[in-house]
Amino acid sequence: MAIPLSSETSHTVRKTLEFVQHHRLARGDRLPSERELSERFGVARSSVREALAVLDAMRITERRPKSGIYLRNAVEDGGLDALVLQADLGLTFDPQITRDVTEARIICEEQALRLACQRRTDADLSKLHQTLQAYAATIQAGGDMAEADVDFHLALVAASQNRILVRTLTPLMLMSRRWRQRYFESEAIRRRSLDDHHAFVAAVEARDEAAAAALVRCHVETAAADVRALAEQGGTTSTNST
Amino acid sequence: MAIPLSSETSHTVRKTLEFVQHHRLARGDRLPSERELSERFGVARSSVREALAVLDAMRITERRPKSGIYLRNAVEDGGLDALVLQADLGLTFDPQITRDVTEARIICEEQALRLACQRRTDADLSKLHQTLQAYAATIQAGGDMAEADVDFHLALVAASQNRILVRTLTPLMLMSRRWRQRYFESEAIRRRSLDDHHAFVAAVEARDEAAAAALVRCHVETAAADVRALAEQGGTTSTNST
DNA sequence: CTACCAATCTGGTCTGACCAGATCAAGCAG
DNA sequence: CTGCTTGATCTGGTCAGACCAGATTGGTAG
Repeated sequence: MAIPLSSETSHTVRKTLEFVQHHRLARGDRLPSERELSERFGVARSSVREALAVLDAMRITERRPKSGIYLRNAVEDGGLDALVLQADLGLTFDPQITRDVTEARIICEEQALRLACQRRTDADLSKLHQTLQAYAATIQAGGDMAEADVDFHLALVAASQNRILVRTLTPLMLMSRRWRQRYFESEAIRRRSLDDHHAFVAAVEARDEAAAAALVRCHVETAAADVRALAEQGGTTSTNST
Repeated sequence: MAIPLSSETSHTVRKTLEFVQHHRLARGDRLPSERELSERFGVARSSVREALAVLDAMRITERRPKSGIYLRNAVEDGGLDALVLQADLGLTFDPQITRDVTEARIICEEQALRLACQRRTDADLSKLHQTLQAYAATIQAGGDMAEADVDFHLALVAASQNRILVRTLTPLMLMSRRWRQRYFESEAIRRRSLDDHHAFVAAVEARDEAAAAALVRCHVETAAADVRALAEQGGTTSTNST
């Protein structure tokens, strides 16, 4: 599960976003001209333009002919992928958005799990057990828990046999990924999380909709609360450029 | 409510997609080289490259260095916006996807309406009445019903005060927009639809969650069934390139 | 102080060039 | 005839430089 960013052009895209981040630009602010950016990044103007075309399509920037390049606001100006990208780069940390994401996640994931209980196949089940093992292995190996977590939850949703739900939830998962990096540093949380995941699989296996739905609400809400607690305790490290 | 496509570069993006459509290219097929596309479209190669950067970011195409440009499959390869774009251009008409979209819409919209009943403000309410009037006016004027319908439903969801839900539902609405063009040709359906919308607003105004939830299921499912009936009766006009 | 004009800056577009792999066909050696 | 090598050709990736048409800006002439 990686942030979808074209590998070409991606370098300049990242550089541009880092520029925005570093200079703490906000909605409506103007970026340097294409020529200056190309000079600054050490690439040709055409390369900058390709990156800007992507950022434009994502509604992160807006190019006004004869005027300049301006920052949009990913939340209001559309482009879910843009939001994900910004979240992943730590560009946005609006508490309201995190609440909204959690709420939307619970809504979609609960219903997805209900469908999964109805429709899951044996193949889904073995895939789930496999992902669960990978999750446990990641804990053992000290790997990227947030990534493994996203993989597991998406595998769970995939059992609903609804590809649109998977795709709807993917950005929501990815968006919260970064917020949960620190969350998984706690040994206790990692263990509890593993137990929860086992319970998820058991519920889907037993086709127990009520249990699955209750689990989702509890699991996601608890996690969100913990993240909030961490954020308050540790202070908000990220700034909000929106 | 328009398909989000950068106005620059958009011409070439559309041309490229039309090429794919016209030549009935499928997943994995190779497009002509950048040089040939630029010749074919009558634009410079740099312009083609900007368009391809966007299509790449949307996961519609894949550029393999030293090899060529290949078509991806928007459903499997990610990029919800890509799906919307393809749906809007009539590039995909997978019955399974339409079912998935309808299902996801009901899930998200029902819960969004429940939240809207809880949280709607007076401002939301007047916005809703206003959108409703615009909807009625569109019927009178014989305007684009599908567009007005998207606007109304998004206004409804916006009353949930959850911006992520709005953004999650936007592509789902847009995706079905094209499928509903013919749907709204029927006078009876237009009238029934208007009645439904009035009922939606009334439920949200009265904060009647149960009524709102029931309405969503009925409204969306009936509409989906009607669209399916139309598709079967009139035959599938679109082809599926996935 | 005002009005006007020219230099300058912007994004939008095009041309043409070079690079480095990949591909493939021709030709040579066996 | 077979098999390997080799070179022409094609690919996307990148760059430099040019022109255009508006918008902005600054200074100058009235």
